[in-house]
Amino acid sequence: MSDKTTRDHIVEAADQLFYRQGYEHTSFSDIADVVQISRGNFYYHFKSKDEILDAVINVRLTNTRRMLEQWEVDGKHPADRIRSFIHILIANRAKIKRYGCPVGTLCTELAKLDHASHTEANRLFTLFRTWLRRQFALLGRKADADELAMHLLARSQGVATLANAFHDEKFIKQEVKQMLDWLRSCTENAARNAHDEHGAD
Amino acid sequence: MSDKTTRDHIVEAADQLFYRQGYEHTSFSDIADVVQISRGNFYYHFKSKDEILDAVINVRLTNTRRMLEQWEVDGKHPADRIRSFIHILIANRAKIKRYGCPVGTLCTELAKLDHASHTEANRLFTLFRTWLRRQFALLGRKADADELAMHLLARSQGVATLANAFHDEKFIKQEVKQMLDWLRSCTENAARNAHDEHGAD
DNA sequence: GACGGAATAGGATGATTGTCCTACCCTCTG
DNA sequence: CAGAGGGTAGGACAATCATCCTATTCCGTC
Repeated sequence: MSDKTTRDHIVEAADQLFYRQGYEHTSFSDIADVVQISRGNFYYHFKSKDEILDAVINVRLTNTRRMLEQWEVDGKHPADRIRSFIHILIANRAKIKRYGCPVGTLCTELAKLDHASHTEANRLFTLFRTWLRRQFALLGRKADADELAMHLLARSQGVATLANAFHDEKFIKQEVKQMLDWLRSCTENAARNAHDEHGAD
Repeated sequence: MSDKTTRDHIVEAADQLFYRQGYEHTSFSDIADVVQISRGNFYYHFKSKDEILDAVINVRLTNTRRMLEQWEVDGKHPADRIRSFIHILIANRAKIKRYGCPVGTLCTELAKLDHASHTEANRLFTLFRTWLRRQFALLGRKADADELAMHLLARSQGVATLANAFHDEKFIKQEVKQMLDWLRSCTENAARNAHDEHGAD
């Protein structure tokens, strides 16, 4: 806690501000105000604003990776793990309502800015995508695992975008319920498919 | 065509640039370069950059309204009209891949900027929402018409966001197919519900 | 052809931006 | 106590931004 370096504080503050205000709209002064540091002194820790962005993306990548790994420890059944993913929408619903999805909004902004780190930011999406794909494959949906992963990812993005636009938390809960139903039907299909395959052999 | 005023040209160029680069990242110089007009001369036509944004939003609102009305003329059956909506994703897939959804990305950006016109931009979403709600109601799904409208809107948003992030047009087609299947199941449910209600009376 | 107002050009302005520079202040080590 | 070096403060810098101002051009009317 107290052994956090100034660099860590900068990254942490930037992370929050990039999420709430967007990357471009966040200035060094904004970050300086939060960290209580001189504006010109950033350059002892970072060579440029872009480098702060890269640090923020890396922190998010690390945290996300850790979270996904933890879910694989916690949930024995892949369906439980996927439910953990869906549940992010519920857990973060207040922030999503105010600022949207941290991953989606960042990637969208960087795409519009044609920013060099756009590729790096997209790795956050890829992280979720490959993880979900693995879970669906374990669920017995090996053939269309990636399709299902992308589908779920897209629905989460859509829910976040609209919850943010309409300032509506209830919509999140409503859609989450449907996503859980959909997941259930996925596992049923998987079970039936597995059974059919077995019977055909 | 040729009777377009300078003002129209400014709005048109701003519309394109706001979509491709985002509102904040688009400067007066950018627009001036496209319209071939002096930078300082904008203020004869608009009081501020915000006023250009409002003009752009109003143009989009008008065009969208016109499009939706046209669909109600073209498609006699509400399901056909909803299919027209879904088909936007196909028709605009190249642009969506590059720049995302014009409505979603603008609303997301203005939300982060805490911009005054955020409310105005959201009316674009509301336009689609109420139109879709009406179509679903006509389809016999009066009770959950708004829920279905929001669901379809969210899925479209998610598709656009991911297609943009992953630069993937095929994903759009893939999801559109699923959305059409989903729509079909909606009408079947509606028919069954109507039948049940009738039978219960 | 002269006038007037609409439309435009292009530079000035002040604020803000990311970036850089240099002087300072701690806190160790010898 | 002297020196060194990591860390910091705060101003200077050029660039860019939205905005404003004024001189000029265009065009229709008398």
